[in-house]
Amino acid sequence: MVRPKSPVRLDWIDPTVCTLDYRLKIIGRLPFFKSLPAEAIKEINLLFNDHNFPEGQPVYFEGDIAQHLYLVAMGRVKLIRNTTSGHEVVLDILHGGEYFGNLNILGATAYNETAIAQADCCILQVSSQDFETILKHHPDVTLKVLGAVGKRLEESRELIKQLSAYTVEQRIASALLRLASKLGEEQDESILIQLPFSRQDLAAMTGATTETVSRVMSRFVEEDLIKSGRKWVAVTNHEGLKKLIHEGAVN
Amino acid sequence: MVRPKSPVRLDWIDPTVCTLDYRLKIIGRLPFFKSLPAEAIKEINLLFNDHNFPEGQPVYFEGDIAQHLYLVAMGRVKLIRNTTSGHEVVLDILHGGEYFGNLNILGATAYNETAIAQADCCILQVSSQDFETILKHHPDVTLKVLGAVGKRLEESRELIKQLSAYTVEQRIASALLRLASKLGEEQDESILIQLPFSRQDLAAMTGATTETVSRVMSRFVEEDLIKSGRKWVAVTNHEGLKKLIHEGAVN
DNA sequence: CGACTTTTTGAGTCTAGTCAAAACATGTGG
DNA sequence: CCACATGTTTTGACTAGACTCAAAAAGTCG
Repeated sequence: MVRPKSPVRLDWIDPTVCTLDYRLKIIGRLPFFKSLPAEAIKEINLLFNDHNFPEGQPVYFEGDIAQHLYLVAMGRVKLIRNTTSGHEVVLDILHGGEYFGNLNILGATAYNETAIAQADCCILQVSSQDFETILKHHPDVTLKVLGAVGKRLEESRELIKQLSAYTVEQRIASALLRLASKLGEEQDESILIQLPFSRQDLAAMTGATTETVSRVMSRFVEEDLIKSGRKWVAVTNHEGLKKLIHEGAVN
Repeated sequence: MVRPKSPVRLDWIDPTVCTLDYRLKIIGRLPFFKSLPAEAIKEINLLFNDHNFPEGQPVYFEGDIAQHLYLVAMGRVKLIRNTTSGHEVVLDILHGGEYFGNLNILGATAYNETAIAQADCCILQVSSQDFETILKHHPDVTLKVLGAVGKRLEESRELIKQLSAYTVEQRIASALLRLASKLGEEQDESILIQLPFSRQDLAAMTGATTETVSRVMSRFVEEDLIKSGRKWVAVTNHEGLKKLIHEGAVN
């Protein structure tokens, strides 16, 4: 079968791009700060630093002293946890506009997950103290943050349900739909997931093994539910995957 | 073998007990409000209603229009989700002082889980609007709420890791230790979990079947890790369970 | 073109699920 | 207080979905 090379194309990250001015735009568009007056955003902007991370580079490790809150400006970040046996579990995949790191609310002293650039990233950084100051000055932002955390809690609980009750096949179908709705991009007849991710990554998202994921994905390709190659996936039959999740089979 | 009848004894819930005065004490001790002056607590108290729920009675269902925030004053509440196939998944078990229901932050319109009294309860209720007013007037409370939600997110992610990577045996051991540390009460040589819960409940907490849970629990009893009867469990060898979680076996 | 990583495939095994039935506990009403 | 009805727990035999280990095939990059 013809297997095209990866069609995934993320916005190119230019190290010089995250200038003070450019960041002003990015920060102003973040869900947390969108509603603030330009003045306030300008002030807030001064508290942030920016950093570029190439694909695969860690931002911080589980257990590190937690001193910063991060905002993804561009690229993709994955949050993972490692089990004692070295097994990797993906908790979340973040894209532009999402936060990670320390909210410094509980006085947490260490990160409880590892953050790794899944694709080249530009990441904004602010110290926990400075962020706390922002929250104190802008109660609206606090409510937005509360909303964002609440949404993640809801997503986590959905995942818990799926891990508890679904088969591997259903979990993979669900993960693909989730990624497609978050990072999908229309491409003629299909939705290309704009994220470079391997069978192993997908296994770590669904609590399965690489081999099982490979087998299931081959079946999906055979049934024309998806197209896939090395480190990329496009959903071609959204409804088919949905049906499979709810009824356990394509027919 | 001799199997004593359930030693679980929760504080008896008297319907007349949740008077305005008594509630004042309870609300004042809640993590959210503890730091507020007596004056403010008195005002807040007026916004709450109390309700008693006998064991097994639902407080609300997944999908219901979400109009209230609840606080557990006494008793135990379980938060569950049902899969399309009727399968029940336990997301959390709450005891006195914990919140559930609608935080009305994202403008959520429906509850995304079902809440059921796992033991007789006295539950305080406040409308989402009133709670929002409280948050607006007391930024400190907002930060406390943010902390509480953040803690739940962290717990959910730990559960995700466990469901992804642990065996059923490890998940059961972990669930028992979690319950013991949250609801445990020292009883001579063991820690009695002050919660009436069946094998089926434990199955819904760990993503396993009743039969498998029963088999694993029997093994635990045999290995003197726990004592158990109908709807109750006491942990007798904390270290043994811990070891089992991290190393996969008791020896 | 190699060297490397990722993906696929195969064969065998085992954990946990399914289905069915018995044993046990608890509370009720006669 | 006993016998029965009901819900819970245990046990057994069988099955199947997913894992393990191993090796080959296919893509990607310098």
